[in-house]
Amino acid sequence: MRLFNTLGRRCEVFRPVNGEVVNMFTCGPSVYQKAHIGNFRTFLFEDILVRYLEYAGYAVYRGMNITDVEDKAIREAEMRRVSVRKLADRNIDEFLREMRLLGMKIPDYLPRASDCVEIAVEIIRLLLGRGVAYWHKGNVYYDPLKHPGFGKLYGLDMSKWPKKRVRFHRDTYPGIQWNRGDFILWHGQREKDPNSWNTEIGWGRPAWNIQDPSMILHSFSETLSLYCGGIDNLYRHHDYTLAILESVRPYPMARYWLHCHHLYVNGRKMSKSKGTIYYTDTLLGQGYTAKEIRFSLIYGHYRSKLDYSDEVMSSAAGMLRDFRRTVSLIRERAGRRPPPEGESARQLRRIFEERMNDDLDTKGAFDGMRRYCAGLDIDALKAGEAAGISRVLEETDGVLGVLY
RNA sequence: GGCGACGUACCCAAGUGGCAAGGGAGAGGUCUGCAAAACCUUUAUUCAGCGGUUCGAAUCCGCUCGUCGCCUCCA
Repeated sequence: MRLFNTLGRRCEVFRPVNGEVVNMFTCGPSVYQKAHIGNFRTFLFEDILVRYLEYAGYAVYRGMNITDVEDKAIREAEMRRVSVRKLADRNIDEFLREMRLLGMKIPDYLPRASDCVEIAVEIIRLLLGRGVAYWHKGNVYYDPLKHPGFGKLYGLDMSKWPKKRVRFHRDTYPGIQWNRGDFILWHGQREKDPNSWNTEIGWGRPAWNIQDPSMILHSFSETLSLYCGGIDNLYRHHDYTLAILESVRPYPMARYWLHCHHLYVNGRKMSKSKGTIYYTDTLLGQGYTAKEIRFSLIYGHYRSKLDYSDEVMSSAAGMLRDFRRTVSLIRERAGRRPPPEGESARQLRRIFEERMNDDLDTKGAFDGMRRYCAGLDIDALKAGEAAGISRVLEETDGVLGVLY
């Protein structure tokens, strides 16, 4: 199995860090608002990855962070006149419901940033102790120049880093694509501020970029085999996360970094202000099934942008319906005998695995299998042969999750 | 303006050096026949344009044009 590793920018054969279990961590949702189908595209890509690893015989342990405390959540909660905790609770419930609806496995470890504040504080103390981080006006900042190799994921040229101290103190940063300067780790706050914790380093809350390290540190004590997330987080967030974690642990944070590209709508990026945000509800309301929605979001390579439109959706749904019809004809033909895998079944499996092993080409896998099945003379199939094909379809659909 | 991605039929899209997958829509047909569904057939001498490399290019190189993205928040 080959995967495109953002760290190094090339396809590499996947070899997990240990032989027992593939430990992976995926960048989870910010739960200040409802997740849209673009968010779900990324989570679906990760779901396919988990399922395919399991199909290939690996045991997988997946963690996914939930960002529940940050500037945006605080603002949103104020606007809605609810507590940040309550706002997050509601959105998390809804998020998990939709994950299940779209046939996604729920990650094994689903920490909330607000539950890992103690660990964040511990990391900050370590960083302060090592001189990588420092106090400034009640906040704690991280100095990338103190960390050799900073920016290796994105490929930053650190010789262009400003010599003069520049600090970025918001959770998300204004400016050019890369903020060249020190980033915030800890927002010092007034005593008893509602979104503040009383900790060993005083009252405050952890900044966005230290949340993932704290949640990872909580339950993983070795290099992660895989780290995944949306492409947008490659530019700052993931290099920050990596630098923090590698400043406190003597081994690499993750071996393979995978980034999923974005979903567009009608050739444009989804935009709240233009009203082009689509939710699963939007599509369910148009009469599409959850399987059809899942399918339309995985039908495209994860490293390419995927364009959504009404036309694409209806055409994808039609294609899926068509294949499902073929699949049920094959199943009818099969009867109930559980046979050994025949030549045609083996060939179908080969098509699936060959495409999936090539950097998770779900679209190619689906197309290949659909074409192969469409080329079968189903009426001429022996019951045993049909049963073998049917079994492969069921097993591979344990990964794709759109047929049954 | 800086950086980046992309441009394949009416639409979506695979293909990354050796005869241009597939789907949707359209057209024609079969079966029904009030319709629908289903099935079959058909739709790019050509890959944005122009040059170059090569026995051979949609695929590699250069330029031009066009679209989109990031540099605001974002999976």
